[in-house]
Amino acid sequence: MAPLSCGAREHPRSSAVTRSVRVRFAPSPTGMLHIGGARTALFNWAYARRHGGQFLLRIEDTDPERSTREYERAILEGLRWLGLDWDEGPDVGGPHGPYRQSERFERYRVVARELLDSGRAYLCFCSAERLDEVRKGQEERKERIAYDRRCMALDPAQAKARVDAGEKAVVRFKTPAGQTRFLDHIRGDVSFENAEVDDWVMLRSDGSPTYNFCVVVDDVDMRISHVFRGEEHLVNTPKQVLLYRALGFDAPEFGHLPLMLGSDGKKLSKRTGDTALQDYRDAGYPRDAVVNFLCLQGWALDGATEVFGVKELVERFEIKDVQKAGAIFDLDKFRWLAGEYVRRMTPEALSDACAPFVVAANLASADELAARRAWFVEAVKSEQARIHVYSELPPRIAYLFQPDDAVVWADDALAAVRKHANAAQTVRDYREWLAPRIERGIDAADLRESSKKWAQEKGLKLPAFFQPVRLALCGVVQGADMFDVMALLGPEHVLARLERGAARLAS
RNA sequence: GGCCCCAUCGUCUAGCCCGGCCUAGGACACCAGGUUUUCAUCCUGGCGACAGGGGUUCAAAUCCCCUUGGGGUCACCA
Repeated sequence: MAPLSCGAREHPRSSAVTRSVRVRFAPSPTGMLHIGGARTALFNWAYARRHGGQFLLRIEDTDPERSTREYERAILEGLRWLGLDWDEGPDVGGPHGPYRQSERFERYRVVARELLDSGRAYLCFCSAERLDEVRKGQEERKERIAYDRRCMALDPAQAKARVDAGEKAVVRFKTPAGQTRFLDHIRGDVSFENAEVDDWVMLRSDGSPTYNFCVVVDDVDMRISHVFRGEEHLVNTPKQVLLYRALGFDAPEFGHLPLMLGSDGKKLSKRTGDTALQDYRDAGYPRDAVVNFLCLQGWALDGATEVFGVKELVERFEIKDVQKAGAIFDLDKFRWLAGEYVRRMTPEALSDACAPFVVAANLASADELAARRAWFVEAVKSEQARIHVYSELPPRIAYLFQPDDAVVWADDALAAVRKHANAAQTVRDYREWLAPRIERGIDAADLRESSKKWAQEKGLKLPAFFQPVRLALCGVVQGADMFDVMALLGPEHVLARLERGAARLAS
């Protein structure tokens, strides 16, 4: 049988899609959904939606030690949060299930038996100790590190008898001679010498299957047409292609996505930043900003448009347009993009999104915020231009929730105010002037004009007026429009804070 | 170290596959200026890259080769 794509020279095109598109995302539930995994899922999903195909979810939980249902739930929840939906999966079922590898072990055993019977695989009785020795020797001699095939020479019938008698053995794939090449939709023609491919383990001595084996069996059973995954899997591909061939199937088409890298240029790890999607969700990155940013890691809509959504992604996504080189995760740009989304939201929507963060910061209860919704929306509006992620809001509006006699003054703010002569007197005078004017409520626009005029008539430079007053009201000297702040605070609190502030400045 | 992949501003990228329109475009960051009571937003401008070397060609960021650099991977993990 000829290698699937041998001789094909040109870069694969979208027109190469001849069979129905079925792609999958196959996470291992051994941790939270990784941000890179989220992008892999997003691109697979986009490809399916773009080509009218199916997107399926498969749980790779062959390692019982590390896999948990908790993580599985969290991963599904993360994908849903991103707005991805799947046509087949462990929760929704489908015609090619089960979609959890732990529920497919019998299937793997059957396939392994077939491979053993057809001579494409063999039993290996080598102990872990011997394997270590072999490896060590190869390392010392600077040889290629691989199984030395000692058990390949065993008579299959005798080997089977030993296993039947209870002896432990693994099943190894018998890598044929030759060369394996495949067409990668992102990288083009990729080839490996089979001599470089190890006789890898398909079934462990306890009968459980390994990753490369399950993936192929499942992808065949689930009629997967395209496999788009991270570049770290590129070296697994020849093993898998060879297995497809041994099984008598055509391999699917591949596409290896560039890695998402940390600031150190290495594969994103916990060392270099938050790697779990959940971390960004917890920090209050808008959902659509996360999706948008993930798109930008390795792909571009048109080279000019930075802010766009899934609609544009699905309309324009081409796997061949994905960048080959790894992308360093740029938190600055991510934050900027999040800010773009925050700014485009309606104040009402932003308030709803921020409310849980305000509650979590213990500024107010959810009920309190709901009861004063109009007010809260105004408070959020006052900071909308200043925040990038939801969690940045609470500290910025904390002053609104503090008691009038316990407004926290920032050190640098106090220092700035101290530079103005008679700051305490200014606050006192302003309070006196202000009191009768806000008895019936605060009109921010009106007050803005009249207060500036008052300051000018008093011969005060504007900062000498604004900074002390703002310090008394908010505890800082920069931030939202001061008259909007006063409207938010209300006459009583404004007057109380000005009085306290003047006294505190005088002492 | 073996094998595989990759290489455009500090970063994300457009252009590359199908050489000329590229005195290489956009965005983030940074710097400067404007707007603002301040901060932020917003607006204007600036800085800044085809890793190096050979080919091929009338012409190369674009095609080929080498070097260098970076990454991935070398499990009875996935």
